Amino acid sequence: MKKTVVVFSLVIIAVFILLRISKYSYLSGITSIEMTIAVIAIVFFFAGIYLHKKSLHKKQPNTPKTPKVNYQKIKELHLSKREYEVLCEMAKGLSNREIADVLFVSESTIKTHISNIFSKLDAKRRTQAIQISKELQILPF
Amino acid sequence: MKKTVVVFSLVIIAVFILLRISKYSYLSGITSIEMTIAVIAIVFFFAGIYLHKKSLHKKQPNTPKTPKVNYQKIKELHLSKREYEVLCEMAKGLSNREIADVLFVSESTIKTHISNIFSKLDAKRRTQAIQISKELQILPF
DNA sequence: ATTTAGCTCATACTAAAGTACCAAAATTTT
DNA sequence: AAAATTTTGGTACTTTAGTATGAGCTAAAT
Repeated sequence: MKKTVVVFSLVIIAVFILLRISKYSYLSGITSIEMTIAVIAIVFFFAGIYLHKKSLHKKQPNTPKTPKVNYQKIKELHLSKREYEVLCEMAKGLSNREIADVLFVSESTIKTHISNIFSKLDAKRRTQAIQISKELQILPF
Repeated sequence: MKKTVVVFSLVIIAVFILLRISKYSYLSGITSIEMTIAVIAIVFFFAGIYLHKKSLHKKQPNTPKTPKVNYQKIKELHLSKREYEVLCEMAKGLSNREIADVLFVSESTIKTHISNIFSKLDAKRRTQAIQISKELQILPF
């Protein structure tokens, strides 16, 4: 924020200086107007680049990692809403008992869901299912 | 590359048009020179922003994902070389039997390694160990 | 030379995961 | 309303994972 103010101040000062140069050169001759305009154009061109660069340096740390979930893939795999929930909890490292507790269902239900997930993801183990999900960009982390 | 050429062409055309306007306004009055300069400044300012934005959109896909391994953390956790190998294979989704095969040791050895890994990572399950390793940025993927 | 740390492997056991098959509600779609 | 899908849950079983303990071997550090 402070740097932006400084840059804007410098730009404004540059404008005044260039306006003075333009008036001065206007008195000395007509042909120097094009030169003045060119100088102003170049200065503001790089000012635009500089300011945009600065604004990006501030936005990048705000969004360090934004993993996007490929919802299309989830549909293609015919993963139901509940199955996807179970998959996410599984990927967090929870056991069947823990998943059952956070989703308020029995452990048997979780086992059924996970078996279905495995067949749909073509996985044999939960660790493999997690790896496959990662590659398919299905998980939100 | 093609878009950059187009943009530069448009900018050059804009320069000629503005130079003509400046000459025209120069004939009509002295005060309009400041206006002309202001317009040129604004145009080139945004041109700079636009071009910089475009150049960034080309640089971003060059560096899609570069997961860096935090070797310092591995040392801090006192994970041995072999234990780290086992951890990586585990994170790939392999079973104990499969890890034993790729590392040419017995399944008992893998079980021992994994038990040690769990105590060092403070994990109770392999899925949890994978999640913790991910957060600690220990895994190379 | 002795200790230390790391790698190996085994046995015996418990716990958890996973499979197979079934079936009843609940929900959504047609 | 009927059909299809999803969600739920159970039993019985097999397999894999994980724990505990002990022990031999090697290489590096003290």
